[in-house]
Amino acid sequence: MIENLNAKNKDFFEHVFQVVKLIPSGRATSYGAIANYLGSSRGARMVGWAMNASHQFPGIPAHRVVNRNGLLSGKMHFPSPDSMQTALEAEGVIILNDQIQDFEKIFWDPSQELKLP
DNA sequence: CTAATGACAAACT
DNA sequence: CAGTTTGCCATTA
Repeated sequence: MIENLNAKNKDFFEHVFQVVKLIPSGRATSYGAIANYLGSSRGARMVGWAMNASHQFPGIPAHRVVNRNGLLSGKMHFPSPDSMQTALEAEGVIILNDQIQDFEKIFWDPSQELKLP
């Protein structure tokens, strides 16, 4: 249980959730991209950890977050392993062999789309 | 307090 | 070019 969420940790979580929630339908982003947007280029694992915690937060489309290869690395962590792929396909994302096709096409970079004015 | 793990990524061999 | 290893940051044992 994430009960010891200190303000410092929560901040990271909220940033991740904010970005993930802003991902448009039919698009996907990578852990590294989010981490980079948060300033932690090597914090991709923390993003993944945040995703693991996102299960207790509603409105977190974690199925739109995949690894840099477009592979549904976290599908196994969903309620149903196929839930992630199904959700993405429902949004028009083509998935083959648990991997997003044309990932660079649907890739949604927060640092590029949410770039500061 | 030290060691090991992880929904990753980049560097090295 | 492909496979292996290290690094990052935080959590858990």
